[in-house]
Amino acid sequence: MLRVSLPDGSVKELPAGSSAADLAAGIGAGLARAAVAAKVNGELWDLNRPLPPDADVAIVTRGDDDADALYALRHSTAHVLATAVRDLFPGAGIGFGPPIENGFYYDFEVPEPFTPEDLEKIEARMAEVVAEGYTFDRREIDRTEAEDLFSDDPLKLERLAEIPEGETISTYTDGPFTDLCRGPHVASTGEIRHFKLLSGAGAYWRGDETRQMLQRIYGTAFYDKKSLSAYLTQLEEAKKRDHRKLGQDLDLFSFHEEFGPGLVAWHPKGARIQMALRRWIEDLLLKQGYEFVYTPHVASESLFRRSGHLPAYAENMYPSMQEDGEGDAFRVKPMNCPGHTMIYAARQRSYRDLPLRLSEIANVYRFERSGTLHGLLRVRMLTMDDGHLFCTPDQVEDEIFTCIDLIDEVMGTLGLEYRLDFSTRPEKRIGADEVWDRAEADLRQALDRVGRPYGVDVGGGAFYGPKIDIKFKDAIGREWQGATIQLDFNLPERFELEYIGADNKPHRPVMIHRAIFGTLERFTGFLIEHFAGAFPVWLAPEQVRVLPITDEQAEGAAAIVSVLRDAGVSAEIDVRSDTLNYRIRDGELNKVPYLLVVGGRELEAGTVAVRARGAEKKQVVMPVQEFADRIREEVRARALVP
RNA sequence: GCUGACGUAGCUCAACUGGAAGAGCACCGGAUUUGUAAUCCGGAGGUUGUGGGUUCGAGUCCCACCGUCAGCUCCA
Repeated sequence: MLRVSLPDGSVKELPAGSSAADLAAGIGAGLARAAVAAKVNGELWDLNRPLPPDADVAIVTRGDDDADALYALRHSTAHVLATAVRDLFPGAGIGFGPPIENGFYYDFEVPEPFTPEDLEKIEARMAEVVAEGYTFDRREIDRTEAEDLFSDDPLKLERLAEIPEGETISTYTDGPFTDLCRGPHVASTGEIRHFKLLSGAGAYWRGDETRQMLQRIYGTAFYDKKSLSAYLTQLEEAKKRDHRKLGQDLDLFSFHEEFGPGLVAWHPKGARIQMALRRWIEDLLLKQGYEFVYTPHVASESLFRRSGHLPAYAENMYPSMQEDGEGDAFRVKPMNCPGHTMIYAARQRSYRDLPLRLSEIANVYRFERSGTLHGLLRVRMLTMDDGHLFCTPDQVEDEIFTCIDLIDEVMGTLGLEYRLDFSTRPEKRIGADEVWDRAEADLRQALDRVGRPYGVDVGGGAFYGPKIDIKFKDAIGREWQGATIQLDFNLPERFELEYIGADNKPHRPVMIHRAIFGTLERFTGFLIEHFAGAFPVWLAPEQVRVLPITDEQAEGAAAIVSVLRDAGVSAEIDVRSDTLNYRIRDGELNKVPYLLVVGGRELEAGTVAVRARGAEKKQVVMPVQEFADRIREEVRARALVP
């Protein structure tokens, strides 16, 4: 007999060798039908795998809102994909095929990349495998048997060799295909009804760019047809929000071969958004006691040698510039930190001066690898809302809290949720391990005091120190990387920064590097996609457009524009001889927050007919001054309207 | 940087197997003066990403380069 504890606290006894499927059947026929897997002592198990003698067991039921159920389904779908590929491309090498956030992928070693037609054929073959309803059969085997089984699969053998001695080696078979796999899987391929292959692309074996490239196929799967179509619709929605497309349509920015890749030209409307963001963050920083500085865009290489950027960061820096026979070569700055240490070191500092908070909203240039560039999200000239906090070791925690406060303020205003990631020392770094030990411990301690849950990104730190990364969620649930807080004991050391303590002796300050938006480029790209181009009025480049109904109201409309501009509102007039309908449509398509329709009635009464974006015919008529006051207040409060 | 796909007017896209570069929108001109999501007529606009090559003939085929896109790697 074996005893299992159920989530409701009850205990059930079952004959030895019983599986979770048996358990579910014992509880009820409905549960048995809905069951797809089981959580056994917190681990996801196959439904039909014999249970251990004493275990906490929860039945995982079919459903697209259950991460475990989806995990098993997608993992199984990946196997079905491999089954189909092996069938259609008999010599294909088999890499990894895990479930991922919104689906799954599988990597194959094939001589030619898969074409879109191949994907169609594979998907059709998968449908046949599904129709066969093969069961997923788990087997636990020993190493020699496994080596024998996968003797023709070098990638699997490599993986096999990494499984530690003593750990269970299991395989799963669905019809003609057997894979080295930990599981779990759904009971049979028949469980997989709603799936789709999405794309194919190259991917390095083990994610290592020195290894061979495999061909990866991405796909997704759901239990419910509606979930699948909702997901596909969401992909379409994401495409519609693409900031590169909206940036073009809304005339915000452009890229040009003449500039080179990754270099943005901000058009007037895009520049207005930049201004709004810049003024906002500058106000917040001033309130927090920051001081603003400016440092040169190019600097002698000796500066970057001393900071450690050369060579630790050299591959991301533009090449050196040297004038014939003229001393040291120069570099364009990829970061502001070395420059800010100069300002710190320009005079003797007292502990009374600390914390010293310096900020520079500055353009820096990074030579990003061409394949990584992506619209505004990855560029080669970036505008950081950069800041460096110089403080005593005792002040580190408080200073990190000031950064978190800023982030809360910014995220709160935008109505965004965020989460934190703790990133530890990377392989390529400067400084002794003991220094890193301390920096990581200190940062972690501060993070624990913040009291929010956080993830850990091992090896994700900056080359000079560990960091906290802020990931926020947009309107359609995607995560973005923006703010970052980095703790640095290395640069103060390298630049021999000091302050005189209360003991009248020199001490080394600690440096915190931080950015709240991250970069204005990426943050703007994020905002465009988050708002789908329909910016709240305080961010909108054109806040109001006044539409006189006929030429007769043109003068009166122009006067209204003047009133609004005097109130600090960015207002335009549309006096084109097109119909009112045409101009309203144009205003809506340009996502102008407020369209003011002005006809004879309004001019006579001193009012405007306010058509708020998206409100269609629910417009209100109000006196010009009232509208001006209202919009001014909305802008002041950075309200998320209209 | 790597693998693959792609590059035709400002934008979105046509142009059968190589056989006279086209449409809609945007833009310009004219008419129209409009009450809540596209008024009508006309016009201009392209050395088909760049440079080579094959061919009687190249947007179409081949090569190189540039750029874009997807993914990998990297990252604000």
